[in-house]
Amino acid sequence: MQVEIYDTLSRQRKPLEPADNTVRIYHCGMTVQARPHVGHLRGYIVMDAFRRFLRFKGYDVTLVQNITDIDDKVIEKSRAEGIDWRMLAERNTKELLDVTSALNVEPPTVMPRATQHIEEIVDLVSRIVDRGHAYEVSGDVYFDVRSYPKYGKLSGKNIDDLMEGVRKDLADNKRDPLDFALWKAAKEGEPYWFSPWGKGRPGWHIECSAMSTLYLGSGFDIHAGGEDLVFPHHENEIAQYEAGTGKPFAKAWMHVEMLNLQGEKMSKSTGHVVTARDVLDLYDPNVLRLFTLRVHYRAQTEYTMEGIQEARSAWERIENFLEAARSALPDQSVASSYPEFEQALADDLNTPKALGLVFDLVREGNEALAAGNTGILTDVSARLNLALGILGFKPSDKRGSSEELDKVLAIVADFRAELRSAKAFDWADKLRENLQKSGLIIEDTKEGTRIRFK
RNA sequence: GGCGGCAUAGCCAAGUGGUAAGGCGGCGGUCUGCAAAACCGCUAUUCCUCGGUUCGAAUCCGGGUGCCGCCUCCA
Repeated sequence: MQVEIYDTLSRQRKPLEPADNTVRIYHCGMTVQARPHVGHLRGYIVMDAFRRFLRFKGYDVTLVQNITDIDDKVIEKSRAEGIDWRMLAERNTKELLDVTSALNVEPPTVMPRATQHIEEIVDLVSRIVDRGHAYEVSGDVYFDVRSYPKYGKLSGKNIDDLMEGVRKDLADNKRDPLDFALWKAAKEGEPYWFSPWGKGRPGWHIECSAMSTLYLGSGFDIHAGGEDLVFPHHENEIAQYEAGTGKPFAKAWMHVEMLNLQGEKMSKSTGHVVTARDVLDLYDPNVLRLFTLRVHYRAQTEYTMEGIQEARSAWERIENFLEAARSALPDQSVASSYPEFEQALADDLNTPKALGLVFDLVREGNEALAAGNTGILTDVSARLNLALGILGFKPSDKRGSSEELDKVLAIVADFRAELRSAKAFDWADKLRENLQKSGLIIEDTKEGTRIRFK
């Protein structure tokens, strides 16, 4: 089956057709001016599932994900905190790596930092200048928007409409208010690198054009990122690269919609956020993954406690089955295909539909478990293992694997069973209550008393 | 003001022409000493509204209404 993804540029679904067996993807990462929040994680989780699916379909995937570690805000915030800008950038980068790792998001193939690619950036800016699409004014270099007729093709905007809402002040050096900076001259005390235009630093959009094509070549398969980057960030990336080189930039554009908070977009610049750390301190990473994947990536959705709680209950349903299946069927396997499930993901990464199938499997599996039908249970478990793996879930065996603990738990379970057969229900219930306070659930099943971790 | 998107049960959410997936919650039942887990049944004759196209529309077209995003740093 053909994998299709909705392409923002052509405004239609497009089959994925890499030139060779490798799918080349550039995913706009963070500008590390602030701590990562749950909104960021949505994009990372979606891309992680997509990448795992592509690999399952037999593709190699090269995923490049940038860290933009220098820009106005990085400088500004480090000053406000009274620390070196590099320290701020490094701290936020590390936090991003920590939370994504905790979420079982695979690291990108390459994670280029803007500050480590100044040479490529300067080179690209020079080419743009040479081709007459950019100009220098006292150390700043601006892209000449009017020189590129296709400007606006990604976001569907036209230059004259944009002029209406443009802010007129600030950019005194620009010839046209819509022009944007490719290179910024360093003011006193600001970090700088040497360039043909003097000491300065890259503008905000240029690093992505330079680094994506450095690692993926021009005309790479997919450029991905948050919906809020469509304009101006991605629009500018296309304009500067294509105007500067005459070569095509990215073949398709994939945008992940916003995660809102109380009806508004989560945004680090306004502090209207829930940090990634806060959520992961409270919930199993799988819960956040389920919360994310239960909504299609191109639909806006709301971050709420109710939503997270719902995802938690749903995840527990999956885990309960997994645990029961594991004890009934110690030798688990992973299916090699599950066509219906694959079809759902091939269809513009329809994870909600795919999850629907997951829950169908859970019900079938529970039925098989109750009926003692090992054949069906084996088949269902294998398909479920495949599906959960592709979506990037990592069920944890919460029970510590120490033999000592197992022995103690077995003794406790037996004790509860004995109390019950002696009709000492008060004591049996007291035991259950106390264990529950420590996060241990006692279940009296036909096969005997079991203890599981919540 | 310009551009784009969305409106499906109490809540979340799939479904782009053939007669409403799935999850959470609730109610009733089975099992249980009681629970928990699980299973079974019920919980949208209907998809914001009005009109149109069609044998047939949640799905296509047009008019309303409401919400969100972008147009400024943002995933």
